[in-house]
Amino acid sequence: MHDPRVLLDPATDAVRKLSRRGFALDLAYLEKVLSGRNAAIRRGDEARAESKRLSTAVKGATPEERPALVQASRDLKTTVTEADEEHKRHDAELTEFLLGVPNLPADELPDGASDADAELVRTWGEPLTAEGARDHVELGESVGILDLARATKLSGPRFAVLCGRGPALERALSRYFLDVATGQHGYTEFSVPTLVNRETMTGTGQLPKFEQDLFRTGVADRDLFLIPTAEVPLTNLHARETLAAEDLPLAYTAHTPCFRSEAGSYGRDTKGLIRLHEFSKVELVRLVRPEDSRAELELLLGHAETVMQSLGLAYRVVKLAAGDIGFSAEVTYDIEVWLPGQGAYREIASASDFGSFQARRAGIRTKAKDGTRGFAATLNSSGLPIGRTLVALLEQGQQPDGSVRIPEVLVPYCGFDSLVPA
RNA sequence: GGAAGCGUGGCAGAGCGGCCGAAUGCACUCGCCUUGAAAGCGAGCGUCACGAAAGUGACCGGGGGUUCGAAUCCCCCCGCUUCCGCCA
Repeated sequence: MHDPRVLLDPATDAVRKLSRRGFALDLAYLEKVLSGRNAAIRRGDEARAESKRLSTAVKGATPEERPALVQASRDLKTTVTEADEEHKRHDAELTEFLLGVPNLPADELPDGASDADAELVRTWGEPLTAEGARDHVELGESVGILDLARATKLSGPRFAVLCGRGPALERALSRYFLDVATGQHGYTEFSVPTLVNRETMTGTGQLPKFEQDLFRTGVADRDLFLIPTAEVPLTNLHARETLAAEDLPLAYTAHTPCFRSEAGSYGRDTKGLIRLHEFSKVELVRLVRPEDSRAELELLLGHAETVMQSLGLAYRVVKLAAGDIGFSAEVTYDIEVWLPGQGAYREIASASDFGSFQARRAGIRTKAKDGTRGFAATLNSSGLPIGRTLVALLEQGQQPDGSVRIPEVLVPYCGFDSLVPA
């Protein structure tokens, strides 16, 4: 959520910035609601101040003057009530409006609205495709770790069952990712709820605009949502708290299931592990000082890249176009892993700088030693998703003999160094 | 699910319907003292909103109500604690 004054400040250039992501900001409406709200606050405060003075006067009043004072005070109450109601009404309008305004894309982002407009940052490893390379579905079934037909029986499309050495590999990946995050990169691990309330979803920006992307439960008159990523509970851990500025940055990680409705992606990635309603992921979240956020994003991206490199996975990093970044983001890098089976780079991780956009919504404040107050900045990145990493391991690790080589770093975790056809 | 009790500032803990944004202690900040530290002494020390500022207003779990006036009285809700039941 934005500070309305900042949006209205011509120096912010909000209208132009938001137009780059296709959002038309109605500054006149914002101005009208904000000034209406502020005027109502003033009227209410002034009437209340007068009413307080009268109340004090009632005490020392003689019996003769008392009724007049009481009556005057009663009359003022109407003014107060009316002003308060107007204040409330405008406040609700203002909040509703602001909650729907996306974050301002950074100027450094390329123009455009699709992944084709992203800017190539760097490439790591060789995008090799052997003759007759197979995709992960074929490979996964061939080496006996994937059973998509039974998953469909259990839950319908966009679910997966892992079997054979698959579950052990999955477990190895999540443990490895967490060990790197906590051991090498200084993240603190949490175990968090995967069912969260509306307020929490609003804090990170999933609500109110993107309810159709979420799985919702309405059991026993509760109103809870399944998290689409651990970003939601991790970032909101400090919602409505004030953090000591000198304690920042905070670096958090968690391995959780993630649930996405994938509304609007009919027909895309319909087979395999690429796009599921339920998958699991290790997520990295950083709460930092706003002035550090851009540098922190590079650091965070580096953490995700380190894991990719240690697995020996060829990938490239792209900076998303202004019209392609998420609602809450200012800058987003995608890490795209090379998939020989598709002959294409596909998104495996996404690292974003949200500036103070989420912190304002969630009320994550900071206080410096000298008493200066402000909002934190938040960032997150996958670190990494289990399913898509498995896809990449299968496709990049496939051997001419039909087996799949497991990266060395994982062997101590899973206990085998290859998958062989059943 | 049943019963009882409790929700006040970072913590602890006072608070006759007006003099309470709120005593006191601890913690914290600055200073004095000290070779240094502790102790001691002095001063300061909540958040938010409106306002250029002076200042004004709001906030004692949340929301309503009574009253000229509510932390204090009434109602509803939420949370927590303890006991019982149930359960992983």
